[in-house]
Amino acid sequence: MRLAPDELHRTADERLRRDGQRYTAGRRALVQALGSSDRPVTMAELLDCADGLAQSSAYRNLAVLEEAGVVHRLLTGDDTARYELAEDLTGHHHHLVCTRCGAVLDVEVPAELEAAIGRLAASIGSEAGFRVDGHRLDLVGRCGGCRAVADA
Amino acid sequence: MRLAPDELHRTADERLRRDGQRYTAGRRALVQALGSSDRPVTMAELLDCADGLAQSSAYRNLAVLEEAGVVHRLLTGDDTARYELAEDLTGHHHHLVCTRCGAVLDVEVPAELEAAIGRLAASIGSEAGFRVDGHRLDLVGRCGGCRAVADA
DNA sequence: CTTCCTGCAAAAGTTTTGCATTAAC
DNA sequence: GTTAATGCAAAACTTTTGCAGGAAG
Repeated sequence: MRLAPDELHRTADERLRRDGQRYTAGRRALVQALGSSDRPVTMAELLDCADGLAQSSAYRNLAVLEEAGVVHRLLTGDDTARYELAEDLTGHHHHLVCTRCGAVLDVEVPAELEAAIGRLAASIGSEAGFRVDGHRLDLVGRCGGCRAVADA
Repeated sequence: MRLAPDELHRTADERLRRDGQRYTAGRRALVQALGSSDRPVTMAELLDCADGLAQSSAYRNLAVLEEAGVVHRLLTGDDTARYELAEDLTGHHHHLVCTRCGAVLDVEVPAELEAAIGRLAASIGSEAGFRVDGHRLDLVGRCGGCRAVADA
């Protein structure tokens, strides 16, 4: 499920307005960059695309976009945050994470497994007094380029 | 699967020695603290237990312990790392994560689901050129205390 | 007596904030 | 006009590192 670009921008605009926020050029550039990537991207990558946008504005805008439900921030282990579009804009998916170089790839898993995880989440959550709203599944290992490389 | 405390310390000692490292009082205190918690703990919590240990030493020791395969460092979303014993010392498990207060709880999931995830990981990994070594599953939501609280 | 560990203080890296200016509506 | 967004610089925060002294084997 990938939205058409204009659909994406229209939705982002809508959700920001709902929060009393404006869909400015800088925000548009961030959404554009996120929408054209097939994996979560780092701040450095975003700043390359969102030409001229100050880093502080990028952080602020990403926070606003996350608050509005357009963007999702994630930590995958290499201590630098990555950003992707919110799940309802990209479709539910999970991540392959390389423990050596930090690369992150999107993957989809069979609906059947998703359903099993969902059922589990509900039952485990209620046992622990949690209201479970979702889940994250990361498959961690070594990417193609890092498979051959020794560690130390 | 929870090791007896003496078994735990013996194993930690062994693994450090294998790396040419010593199992000092400070390291022992960290392992002790991790071993007596039923969930991943933050640096602040560790420093409370490991009485008098300098923060820099704690970070260094945790890195050494991770390298030796005794400790595992994880990021759950609230930007401060948490630490737990390595999986083979605690048993494979996953986490319930509260998106409001950051609380993290250990949970175990049925072997059947683990097996399904494992099979999936292998097949998805090979498709993407990854060698998948393991997986993380976080169930995210609101803990008991935060369920009632409104957001803004 | 050699190697490793420790604490302190300083540095590094990422993310956040204050403030004056500019742009959106 | 009024409110919100931007850029810059400075601050905050977590984590890492340099170095001199101390402990372990």
